[in-house]
Amino acid sequence: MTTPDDATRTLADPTPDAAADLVERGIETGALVTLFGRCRVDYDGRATSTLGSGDRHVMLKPDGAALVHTDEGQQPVNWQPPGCEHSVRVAEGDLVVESERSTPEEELVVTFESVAHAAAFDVTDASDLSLSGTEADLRERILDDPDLVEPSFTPLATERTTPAGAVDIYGEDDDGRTVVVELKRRRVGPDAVGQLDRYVDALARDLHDDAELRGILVAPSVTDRARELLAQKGLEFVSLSPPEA
Amino acid sequence: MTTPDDATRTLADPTPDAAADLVERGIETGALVTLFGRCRVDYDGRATSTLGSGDRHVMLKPDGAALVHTDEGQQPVNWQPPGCEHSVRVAEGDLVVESERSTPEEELVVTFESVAHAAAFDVTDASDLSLSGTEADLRERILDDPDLVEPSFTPLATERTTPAGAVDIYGEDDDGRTVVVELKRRRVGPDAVGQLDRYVDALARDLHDDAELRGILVAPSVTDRARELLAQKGLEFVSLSPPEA
DNA sequence: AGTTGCATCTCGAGC
DNA sequence: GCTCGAGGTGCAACT
Repeated sequence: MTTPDDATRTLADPTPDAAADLVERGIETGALVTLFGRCRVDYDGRATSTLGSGDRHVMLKPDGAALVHTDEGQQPVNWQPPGCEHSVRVAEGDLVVESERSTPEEELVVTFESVAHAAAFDVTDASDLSLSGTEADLRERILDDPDLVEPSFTPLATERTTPAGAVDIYGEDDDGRTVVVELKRRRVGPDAVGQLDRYVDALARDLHDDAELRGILVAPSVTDRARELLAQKGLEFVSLSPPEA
Repeated sequence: MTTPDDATRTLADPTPDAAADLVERGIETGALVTLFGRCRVDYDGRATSTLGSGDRHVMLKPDGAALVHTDEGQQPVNWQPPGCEHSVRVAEGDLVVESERSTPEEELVVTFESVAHAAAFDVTDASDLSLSGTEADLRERILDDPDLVEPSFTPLATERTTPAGAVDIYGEDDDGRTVVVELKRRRVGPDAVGQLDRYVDALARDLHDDAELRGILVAPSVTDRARELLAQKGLEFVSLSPPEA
């Protein structure tokens, strides 16, 4: 049985040894561990980074993820992805937290000069996020009412594979011409045009049917440059957004 | 003057009112505020999401960022970017934390059934991250020793603008032919080929000099599909990684 | 404020 | 495990 005191363990201004004990136990018991204090951070792996002394918030997740947050930005200043092994030790009087993995080999080391706060939380979370307004929702909107692309458009397949990748919607128009539709949930730039162009090009080679092939980019809007590229490549644009709800 | 007690304020199993006071004061004083407890999360803005009851860690940063973390994943399950206005209130006995912004209009609401922990940390962090192994480092490596691309390659400009965007390195080869170099710090797929192709294409139109134009993708490696696309487009590949240090 | 492309992108799906 | 593309991508640089 878990009482509130068991579920959450916290320490204010702990000694390095006391903090290490809490973190160690937290890692072992699958808790979500947080630390706040003055620290340095070193990372080596896909890239290499160093960060001098400053106050940061460190989170160690039971799935192996590690996050180091400063007072600014949505993104952690340093991190380690899920699947890592966390460990903690005291070295030369400093609390040292490490998180490492292989494939690729990479390691994160946080060295605390001082720890202002340490906590371990037992987490129970069975809920899944329900998200709407995605590209998948836009696809459903079109499959429900293909005329939104153009009158008499007929979807034949989704995620149809081509030598260049999977086409969002593959179908044909009123005149029986093959249509490749690329969907984007938001305003698009040149990259999306390049993507559609790759698919159309690949399918043209596959079908030996270049003249009868159309490519349509469906998105809320396009940038100027994207519009120019569409024109250059002979591709089309239809303005459509994901459903509100 | 700031004592350790001033710098860090924490509450265990606080009442909603006590937690609200701490959060309110933390927001006002520019502290980094964290909460842990059972909550629901609702977001509406660029998309829409709901998340049922579960134990999560919430961080409110003084720059206006908000993060909601579950026990899994490197990414927050919900968030709000920097620049938002945080607010807190007690409604029907629940602690409710809100974070909102305009342009685009979006709002995050976290409703706590129970709060296990609340904390406010005063943050001092003057250090900047030093990162190496980036695309910029790869570019420097080539500018230092252009022969790494090919013997007698001569860089003429970086970030040269074309109608399709900026070229990483623009130069010429031994025979005076124009060379467009696209850099990637890691293994690349079809998207990078499309990008290089766009630049070469745009520059060809600009220079009216199609035959003498070469495109070289410089990266550690390429996927099979990317290699096929390179061949189709008449583009080249040179294997090179960012420097180790 | 809008555009463009990088990122230790992360994440999920498919293979 | 790798590949590929979406993402409420975030983020900086530039216009």
